[in-house]
Amino acid sequence: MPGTRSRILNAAEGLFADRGFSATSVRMITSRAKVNLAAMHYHFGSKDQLIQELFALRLSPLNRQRLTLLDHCQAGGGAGDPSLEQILEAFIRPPVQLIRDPERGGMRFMRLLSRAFNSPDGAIREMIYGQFAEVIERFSGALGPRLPHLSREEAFWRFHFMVGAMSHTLHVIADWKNLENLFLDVPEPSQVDEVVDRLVSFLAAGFRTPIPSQEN
Amino acid sequence: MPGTRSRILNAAEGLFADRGFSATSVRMITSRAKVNLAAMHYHFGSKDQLIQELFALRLSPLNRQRLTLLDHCQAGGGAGDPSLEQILEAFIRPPVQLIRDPERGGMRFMRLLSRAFNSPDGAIREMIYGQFAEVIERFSGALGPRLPHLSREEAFWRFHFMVGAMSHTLHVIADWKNLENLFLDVPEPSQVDEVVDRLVSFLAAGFRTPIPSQEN
DNA sequence: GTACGTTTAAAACGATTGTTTCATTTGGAG
DNA sequence: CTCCAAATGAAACAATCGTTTTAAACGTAC
Repeated sequence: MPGTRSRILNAAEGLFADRGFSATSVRMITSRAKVNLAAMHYHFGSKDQLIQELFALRLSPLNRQRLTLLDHCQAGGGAGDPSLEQILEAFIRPPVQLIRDPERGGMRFMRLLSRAFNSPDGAIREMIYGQFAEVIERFSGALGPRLPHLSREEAFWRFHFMVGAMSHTLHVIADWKNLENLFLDVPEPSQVDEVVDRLVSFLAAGFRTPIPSQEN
Repeated sequence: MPGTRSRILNAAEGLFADRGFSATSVRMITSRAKVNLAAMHYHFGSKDQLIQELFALRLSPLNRQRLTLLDHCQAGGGAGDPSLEQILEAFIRPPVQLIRDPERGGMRFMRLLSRAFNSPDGAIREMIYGQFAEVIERFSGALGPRLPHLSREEAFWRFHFMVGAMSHTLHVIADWKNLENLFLDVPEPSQVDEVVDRLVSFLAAGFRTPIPSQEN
């Protein structure tokens, strides 16, 4: 039986992922963790600080992995700069691997993350974006030289197209069970690595296509 | 001064968009609408039914417009089937137009919609997906013949890539003000129609690219 | 054994939640 | 005028919320 602290974190992660932040009460958390109500405030001070600590714990390894991968493919090979596909993969592969690793939260944390991204609570969103700031900067910088045919505006928007496609795809993978109840004709779950390949080549083609002519 | 009913709907839309569903109390709504607390239950019965009615009111014109556009470009021209770009535009243009029409909720409703999509409340998500069921079916059907080079699985994933890129883009446009506080170097707001063109050509290129070779 | 950080148990805090009730008032249609 | 639906005002409902408090127990290190 793990310590009280980690039992609280674990129970909170599951409940937040399933029911959202404001719909999850401290009493639900401590009850699922089989822990006294006061123990939560003893260890974390407040519900908000619990949330903060939860994300810092999970998010920082993920983004460190992305940056390491980017370092590798930038310094690596020696055969010139990394390809567009390599950069995209360094961005997309880590969260997909995380999704398969229950030790780091797995699909549960990914559902929680996409919940935090769309949280009404401004403080939560700011904290999340703060955790991603360095990654965004580094990858924008790496993407730039690979997209000389794009204006700054066009690059900005295509970057967001990528973020949207990726985060929604992660959401679909992590929320597969709920999806099956809502759509007919859902194919069997693919190997998640296959999905990365599909997504990378889809996005690379999008990034490479010339700017649409303004015919208005 | 509009009637009590619509004042409640209007106040609720704004508060839900800003603060989410569970963080918005009935008292906040009736107070902003300058309406008695009891009036809300008198007209809508409960908070949940208020939410339902709000979405049905806003969502059904949007999806009707998408289907009409698809009808037009399918029956139209006479010059064979509609192009991939025409189909994508029929899907993407209506919500972008809605975003500019304050009469139909504008950016406020779009923020609310993206909140509902990621709502922890399963009932809300089911209701939303129900409103989109017909659109999803029609557009999948129209897209199929345009993508003969794709397997059913590949088409399924690329459809989700599109949905993700689009919904995230709408979110970015509708939530621009909050975005400016979080990122540096945000370009001036583009004309939203330009963004549609950018998105359509990005996605079309992605859809057309051949299936990635499985080199594992 | 003493001391200290951890954990429990139980109760209470004030505040807010969605909802209901009831008496009253308003305002236009027959 | 009469009637009836719409709307108001105010109060109360039971429930739940995050948080705090106080007391007692536990386990381990010195």
